[in-house]
Amino acid sequence: MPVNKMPPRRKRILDFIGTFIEEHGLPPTVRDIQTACDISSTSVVDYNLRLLDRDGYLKRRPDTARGIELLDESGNPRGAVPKIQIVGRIAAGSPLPAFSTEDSIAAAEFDTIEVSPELPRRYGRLFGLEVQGQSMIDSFIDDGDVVIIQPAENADTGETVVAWLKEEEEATLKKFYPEGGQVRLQPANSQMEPIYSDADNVEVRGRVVQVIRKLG
Amino acid sequence: MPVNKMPPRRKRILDFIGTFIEEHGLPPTVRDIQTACDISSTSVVDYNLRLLDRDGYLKRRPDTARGIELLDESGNPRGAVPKIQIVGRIAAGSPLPAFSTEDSIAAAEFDTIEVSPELPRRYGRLFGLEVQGQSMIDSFIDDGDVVIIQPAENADTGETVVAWLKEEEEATLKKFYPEGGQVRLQPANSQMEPIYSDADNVEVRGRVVQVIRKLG
DNA sequence: CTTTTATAAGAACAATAGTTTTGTGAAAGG
DNA sequence: CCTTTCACAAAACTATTGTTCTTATAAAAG
Repeated sequence: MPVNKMPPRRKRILDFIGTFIEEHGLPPTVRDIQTACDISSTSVVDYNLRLLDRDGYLKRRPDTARGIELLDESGNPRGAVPKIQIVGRIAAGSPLPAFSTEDSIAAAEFDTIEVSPELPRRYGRLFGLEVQGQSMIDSFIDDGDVVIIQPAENADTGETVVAWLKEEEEATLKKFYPEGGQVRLQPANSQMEPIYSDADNVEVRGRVVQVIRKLG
Repeated sequence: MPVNKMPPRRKRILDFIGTFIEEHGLPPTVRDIQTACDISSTSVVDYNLRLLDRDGYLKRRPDTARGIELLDESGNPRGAVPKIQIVGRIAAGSPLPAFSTEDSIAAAEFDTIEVSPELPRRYGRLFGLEVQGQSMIDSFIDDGDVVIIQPAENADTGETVVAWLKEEEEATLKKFYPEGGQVRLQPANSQMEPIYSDADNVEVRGRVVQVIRKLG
């Protein structure tokens, strides 16, 4: 249960550990922290580290030199290369995998794509979809492109979303504009016409955060 | 001077260090290496580490617990988040910055983009270009997209490249097909027509490795 | 034939670095 | 007012871990 307000000294320690790891490529010792944060005793460092550990900000390996590992918001080791699961393919007319059964997603085997560490840091949990066919041409998305998506049930006006059209049984990537009882789905390509649909007919599945096209 | 042929044991040590860091988030001790690589004595590990250090595969921090840092081919610390410089914008009709003066590129200030660590690992030195305007529509590339490029003066058939058309004074992203004295530049969009140009008129500036579109 | 390289074993040493113990003052709760 | 908890402090203690030394063997290089 990470508390919202952290004592300044604890915050300083936490920040220092992050900086140190980035600068030196390995975690600091208790004494490194001590001198850097102007702390009089190693026991104080230990005390604060124990609390940071308890609150899920880091993990300590007992009796291990430099055995400090920073964790991210979801409790996963930080600095590890984020691999995002490509949970399926998206194409007009083919339904998306059910997001509801997230356990089954964790269990199954999926292709993964490496992304910049910045992404999970900013958006939290993400997943990927591979675009199949030319159905997303109107949004400048080609066959084989991977779309990185943050799960969401609703979106702000103008955001690019994965929308599921119930009646048409069609998934699509479009900009989202609610207009009263209707929804306008606007392609990225300005030369293409938007789709208008009943609000009840449109289900937002997630926000599109990034599109990646691998070449070479 | 990294030698091409490395004794199997040394290779094993080097591999183990990499694996260990990835799994544990901190470098191994001499004794970790010893047991993992079936080595009889810590002195043998030390001996090999000294040679690996000498040959530029890693850096050792003397008298420091787990003071091992792996280096990449160019001698830079590995595991750091790769930030790729966006050295300019690309648009039909606007010339690219001169690649020849690479020193000036290093000196100047540029926007950067974080990419997956996998990329520099696979392709080496890279740079980015931001696409301006709708000039690359025919290759499914939108205004604002960032194109990650590996510098190159020539390309294999079918690769997507940054091509500079001398006469037209135009940069473009197309698939590269040399056809005798001519070059066919094929857009990704199959509905668009290719460009044919004299081989002398086409300069390859680099291979396109990835296209990134940021949204949200 | 000598030197260099790579390996091996074992031990001991010394520096580094995690942990514990004891104690103090301030704030909070009853 | 008493007790508990929190945050800090000093010092001592122990475990980890890098380093060094010695003695060998064998293959390759010169």
